[in-house]
Amino acid sequence: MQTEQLKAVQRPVVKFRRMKDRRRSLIMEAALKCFAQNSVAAVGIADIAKAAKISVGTFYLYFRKKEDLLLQLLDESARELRQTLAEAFNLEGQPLDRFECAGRAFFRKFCNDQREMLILILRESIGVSSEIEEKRKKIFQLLINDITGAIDQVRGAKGRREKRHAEVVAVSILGMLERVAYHYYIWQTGSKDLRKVEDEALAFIRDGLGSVLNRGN
Amino acid sequence: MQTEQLKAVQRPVVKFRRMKDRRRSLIMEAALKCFAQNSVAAVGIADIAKAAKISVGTFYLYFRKKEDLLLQLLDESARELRQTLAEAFNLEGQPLDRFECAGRAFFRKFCNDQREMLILILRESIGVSSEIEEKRKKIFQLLINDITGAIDQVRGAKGRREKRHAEVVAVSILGMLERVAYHYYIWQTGSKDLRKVEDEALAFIRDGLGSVLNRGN
Amino acid sequence: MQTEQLKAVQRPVVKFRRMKDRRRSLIMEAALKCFAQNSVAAVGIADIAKAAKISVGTFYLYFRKKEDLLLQLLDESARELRQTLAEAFNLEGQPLDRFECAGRAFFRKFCNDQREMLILILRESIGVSSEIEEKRKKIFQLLINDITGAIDQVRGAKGRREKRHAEVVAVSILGMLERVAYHYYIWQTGSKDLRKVEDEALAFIRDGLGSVLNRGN
Amino acid sequence: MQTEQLKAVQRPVVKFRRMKDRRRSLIMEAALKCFAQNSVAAVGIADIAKAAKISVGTFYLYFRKKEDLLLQLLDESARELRQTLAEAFNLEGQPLDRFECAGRAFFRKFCNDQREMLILILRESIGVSSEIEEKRKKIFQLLINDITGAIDQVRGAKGRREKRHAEVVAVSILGMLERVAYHYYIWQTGSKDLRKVEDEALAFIRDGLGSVLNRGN
DNA sequence: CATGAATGAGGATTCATTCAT
DNA sequence: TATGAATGAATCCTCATTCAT
Repeated sequence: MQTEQLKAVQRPVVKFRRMKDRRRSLIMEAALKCFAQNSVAAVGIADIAKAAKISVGTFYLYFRKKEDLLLQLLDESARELRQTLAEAFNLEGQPLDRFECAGRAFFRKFCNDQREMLILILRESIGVSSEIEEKRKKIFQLLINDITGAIDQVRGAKGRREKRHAEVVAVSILGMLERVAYHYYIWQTGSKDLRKVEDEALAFIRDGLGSVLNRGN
Repeated sequence: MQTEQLKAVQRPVVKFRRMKDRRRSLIMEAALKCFAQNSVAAVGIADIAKAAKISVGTFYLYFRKKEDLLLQLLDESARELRQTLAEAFNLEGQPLDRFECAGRAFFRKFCNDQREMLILILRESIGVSSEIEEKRKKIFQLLINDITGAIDQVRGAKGRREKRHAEVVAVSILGMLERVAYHYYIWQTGSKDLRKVEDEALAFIRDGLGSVLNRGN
Repeated sequence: MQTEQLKAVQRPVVKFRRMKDRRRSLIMEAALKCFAQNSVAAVGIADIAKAAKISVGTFYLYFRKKEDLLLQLLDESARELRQTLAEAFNLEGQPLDRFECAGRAFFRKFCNDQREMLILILRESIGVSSEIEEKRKKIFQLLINDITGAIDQVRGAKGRREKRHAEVVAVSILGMLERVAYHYYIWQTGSKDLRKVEDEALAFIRDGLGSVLNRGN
Repeated sequence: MQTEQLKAVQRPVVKFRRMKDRRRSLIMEAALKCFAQNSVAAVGIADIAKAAKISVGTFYLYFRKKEDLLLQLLDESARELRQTLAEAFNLEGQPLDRFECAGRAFFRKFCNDQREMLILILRESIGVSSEIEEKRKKIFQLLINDITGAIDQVRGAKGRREKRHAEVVAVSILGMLERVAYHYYIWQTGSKDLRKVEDEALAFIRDGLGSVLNRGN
């Protein structure tokens, strides 16, 4: 009986939390769409509110400032991206295949299914404010650490000796993926045969990486 | 004698042109500094005017809109960058050495001496307006064409058969250079030993490129 | 009971509408005063806002542009003027008396009670922009149509044969009323005995009109 | 010989005066055209200077302020208008014919040949500034005095007893002429048969005036 | 919690006027 | 006298944020 009462008291709180989180998510989704279509600067709070079917005032119940929203969107996008890459990389296989697998996941899963997040990370979060730029810095640092870690892990013990080495390679790979995504997925300049583009890009990485891994041995 | 008179008439005009161009250059320099320090959105016309030691009204004698200034700065930066790359690439040498040479020029000449232009192209010109984004698109297209052309030129006759191929490689190389520059020159994250970073990055490119060029044969 | 509930739901909306309209009217009133005192060009949004005891931003909640406000003020003034004339003309009486009655209403009701609207129509709405001039054109066309219609109505069947005829007379009458109003009510040049001025002006119109109406027979 | 020398000294001054006046006239002509086409507010000093083929600086050698130019243009236009009316009125003929003659001169000479002045007086000089409005007031006062004087002159001795009387009639006539000109010559609304419009308008005036003059007897 | 009207600081742009050459 | 580059005050309008209901 007590349990029942306890539940009766606790549940609303849980529900409330969930409601609040749920609504926050809805706002973020709406905002993400807006940002991907127009541009962070061009999208006003009123636009986001309209897209999320809430009022302007309500927006500020969930986010302190416009920047906060962007910050959280960036966090979420970064988490999503890292997870996509990690999941693909952690599948069984030869070292180089695992990198290729991660690259392929980036193109097929992230660039396609999370196109709006891609745009946010690569385009819309740039030049907004120094706070946002700081967040971008952290995100890229994380990504680079992830990739650096992956290289080191694959190279085995010897990797630890030349950490810098792996980091530059990681930065390079990230840059390649970025610009290929920007060029072919965001701008949609050039070839429409994205499958071939992927293959080429991943082959290029494989060549570079192959050298690095062999040098390690 | 007639020539003398002609000169006497022409000179003031020439002087005038030069004065006007000079002044325009000074404003652009000042603006470039402002944009690199703060952010295009955060820098007002008044800030630029103050930095250039002119009045707000004078700014509008040289540029119709704030956007015009940015457009011209982008053009100039793109020209500078392409020239730097072309000059280095056109020196004598083995194909792969010529690419390495261009890459090195990018880091040593452009990222160092034209740091502000680098920031403008890679960071500040993003998310400003659709017109600016269009210009960015064109600039990157030019850069990619340049690199694609260089690859094809080096690969010889066989290159023409697989044009797409070279383009994706070019996009990849550009992306690598970009992110390495952003990471180590703009953010100055990670190692301070830029010489080693350069070497690693260029080695990575060389490996990838080597494969591509050999495949061509 | 249901009706009660329905009311409870509807009322706020009605109240809201009224509030918004009320506020808009207050701004228009304040602006009309400003415009009549200074001049449309010399009155800034800040002046209007101050006069209406609102902030600049609030102004733009009710009017998209300064010109919109002017357009709406003109519409309202025109409506007021036409109504004043129509009401007076539609009273019982001999044809010529009805015209005189309308003229008298113009002077006594419109020029006195709506002095600011008079100034807006005759002075302040001129030379602002081509859009405003277009609106002025339409307003004067309406007034002339009204008067032309009144003449035709009074002349009976024969009037229809010579429509142009009546129009020129209508334009003339309107011009007379205008300049008399401008001279004696706006500039307040000349006699202060406005009663006599009215009598004279209306007698002049009556003479001209008498001729026209008789010609019709 | 002395006379010769004197001449030699004086002439340049005279020439200079004439040059200066001539140029001032050229500027005024150019400005008048600009004002009639666009609107006083929309025409900048730079536009006038370009139209007059001089520099901005030179403009200020001839006029202290933009307003001065407008003031002088108004003076000239008023002089031209009064002269046109006076000349026509002073021809031989029956009293009523002389008024008709003046009215006809207004339409045919002034509205046609001096269309730009007409626009300046009736449209462009309104709502510019209080100083300009003051000038307009004076001009209209002069015109009304002219017409009042004409009526009195024609009515003979008895006219003097009821001065106000004639003034209101004069104001009315002026108003008619104005609005007919605005409607048919400036806006070019309604009939294109300006001859008939003239006839109608002048007939209307004649009827009103006839009454007034007879009353005087 | 939800609303949306109100706020006002801030930014881009214009243009009459001045002044050094 | 003639020039036209330089000035900067003034104005319109936007939009992130607040707050009374």
